[in-house]
Amino acid sequence: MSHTYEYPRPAVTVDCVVFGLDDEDLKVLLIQRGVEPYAGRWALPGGFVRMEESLEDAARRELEEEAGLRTSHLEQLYTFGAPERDPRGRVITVAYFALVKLSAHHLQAATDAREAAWFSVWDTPKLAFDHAEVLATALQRLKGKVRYQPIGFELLPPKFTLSQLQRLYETVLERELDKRNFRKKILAMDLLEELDEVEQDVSHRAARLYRFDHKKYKQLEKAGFNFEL
Amino acid sequence: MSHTYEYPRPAVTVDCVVFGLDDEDLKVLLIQRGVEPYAGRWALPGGFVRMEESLEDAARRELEEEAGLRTSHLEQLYTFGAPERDPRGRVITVAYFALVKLSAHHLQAATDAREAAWFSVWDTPKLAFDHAEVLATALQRLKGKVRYQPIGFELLPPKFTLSQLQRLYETVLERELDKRNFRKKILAMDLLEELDEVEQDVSHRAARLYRFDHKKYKQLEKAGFNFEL
DNA sequence: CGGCATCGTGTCCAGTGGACACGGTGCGGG
DNA sequence: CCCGCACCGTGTCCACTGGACACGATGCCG
Repeated sequence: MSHTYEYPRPAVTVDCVVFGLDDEDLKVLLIQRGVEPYAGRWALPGGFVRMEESLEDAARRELEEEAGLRTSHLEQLYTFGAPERDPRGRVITVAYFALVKLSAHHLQAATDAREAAWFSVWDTPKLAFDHAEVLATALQRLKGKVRYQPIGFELLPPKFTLSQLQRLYETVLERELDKRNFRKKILAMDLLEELDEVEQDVSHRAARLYRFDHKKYKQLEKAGFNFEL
Repeated sequence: MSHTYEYPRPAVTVDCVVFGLDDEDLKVLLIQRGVEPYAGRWALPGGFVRMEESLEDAARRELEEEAGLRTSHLEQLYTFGAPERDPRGRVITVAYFALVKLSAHHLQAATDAREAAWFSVWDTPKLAFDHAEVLATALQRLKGKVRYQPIGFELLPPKFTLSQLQRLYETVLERELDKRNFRKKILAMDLLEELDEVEQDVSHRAARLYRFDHKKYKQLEKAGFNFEL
């Protein structure tokens, strides 16, 4: 079945930059392409937008199909539409930006047999299309956003230690933070619930676990509170 | 001539939210639609993306065609793609956000005879499509961005008084600022060139004129300086 | 020459951000 | 059993910044 239009139309895709946090490293999810163009190259997961689904739905569907994962945090990043960005013709891609708790996701085999894997964001293979640019844009956004919105928690397990949280910020922001100042500030916000539990299976003194209180944050947000690292 | 594709494709448009600053009021540029759907309704200037032009080029072209204006500041805002946002079928629009010096632009008659006019952003007529949502998104972006990037100057004439600048911020941010603190802060950044001129044709003591020093800002920016109101 | 509208300027205080070090605890190895 | 190691958890001080706050100067107009 074919479709005919009076004027030529670009194809529209969505691509997703999915970040996850491994012990001490920020990862991005990539898919190995099976077909031309760029067969064999790694690329961001994505695909064509269907006529009846919203852009965000398309992004979620592609993530589910290509990597079997669901994410709580998904937001639109930027739309890339340079005329020559895809050798097959005019393809405009709406890029999305997602955060997942890496610990909770064992990557499923992609349904279409393409391989999916996590790579350190600081050391990715050469990417297909303009995906390196998309990734760079996403990293920049993450770096900017993490400081004034509490989205970092989406990368951690539900229960975490303050050291884990601090390492997260240090990794994303690419600079070291002072432990005492960091704790003072984050605890002063009163957004963390102190649990009566400590981490397990560590060969040294175990740290206390905390949980991010989403409800309290929503309340404070309404009251004009601004999260700021 | 017609164009045929194996799978259906959405149409892709760009729409522009153009802000200008009138004495004491923030304005947005609207175009009155001449044809269905929404004939007679006001809408954001925009149109279909051509196959050989980038998204940003399309936005600039539409602004030139529909309102005869050029802008220095143009940035991508957000992409709207809800399946039912256009009654003609699936249309995805990439929204752009522009700032112009209102004083320098007398609106040209639009080439296609549609009427163009400036409206107060706080009091627009009912808009076509989901353009009210697009406008709201743009306003939010402007409000957020004006505080940490020196884009407000794009709305003012090249030479301006500190009171004009302060009124700009008060208008955009919708709150009053203290004159002394405002001056202290903005002058401390050392981004304004103090001119040996004062405003003309005022019936009271004339204020000194200043000019924004783009070059100095670029330099400071490279050195890690952050503009912040 | 007086009135009016706006210009232009400085101080003080409270709160915040950032620098900075050490004793405590729990595990593991010898 | 004891020691060492690695990490946990905590408080002070100071410099700077943001925000509150008022009045004399200037220039036009009537």
